[in-house]
Amino acid sequence: MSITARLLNIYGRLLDHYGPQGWWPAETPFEMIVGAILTQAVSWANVERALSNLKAEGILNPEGLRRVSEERLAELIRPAAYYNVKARKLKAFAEFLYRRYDGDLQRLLSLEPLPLRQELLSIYGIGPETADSIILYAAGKPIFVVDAYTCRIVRRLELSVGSDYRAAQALFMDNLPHDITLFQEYHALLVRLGKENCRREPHCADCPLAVLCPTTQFDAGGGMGYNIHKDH
DNA sequence: ACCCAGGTGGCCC
DNA sequence: GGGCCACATGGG
Repeated sequence: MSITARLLNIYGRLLDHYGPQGWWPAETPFEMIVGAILTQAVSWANVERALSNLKAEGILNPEGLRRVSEERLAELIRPAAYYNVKARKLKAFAEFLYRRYDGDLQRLLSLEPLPLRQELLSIYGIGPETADSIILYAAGKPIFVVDAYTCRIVRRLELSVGSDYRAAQALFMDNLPHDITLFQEYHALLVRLGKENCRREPHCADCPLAVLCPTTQFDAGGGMGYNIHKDH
């Protein structure tokens, strides 16, 4: 079975099991970007409170973020954790947007994927995953987003030699059609899989990928099934 | 009282 | 260029 067929097989199983996820949950590209920064290493439920606070304050837009003080911003996003560094990150993005694009988000997002990625990575607080998320979900351009779940799944299913960010991204992008909806749904489904299965007991009782895990029979611990997300 | 969330930047070697 | 660490709230 080719890599492409395996990746599509996995996608089909996840889609059948969970259904379309409809990511990213945001009303505007700007809200998507703010949410992407706020959700770094934090559960989405916490991010929603912070976003709600920003909306209520009327500053969930480039001009609002530019004008609010970093201290006030930190208070508003407190539920999203790491609020001091994240306030700095949000201010850094807003300042970047005005300094380089006159506050025009669409102009930034209209860059080609690679130049856009370079621009985003130059901003304080935007690393590979956040940059790729913005490209895929805010700019709507085909780049594959990799997160911790994705790396673990690639590793557990032995889908490629390496399982770091670059290897995982290359795996999907070199072996799948560059289709926006496919990439958007695939990443969302991998996250959904991770959320549902990562630490629940019993491991993988209903994991839609259990049958694909090559090392199931070697799993020590007495036959409670196998969790592809659990590292040894 | 733990453990961990849809990471990133700063150090250190 | 990889391996730690700080950052910090809320839910299980």
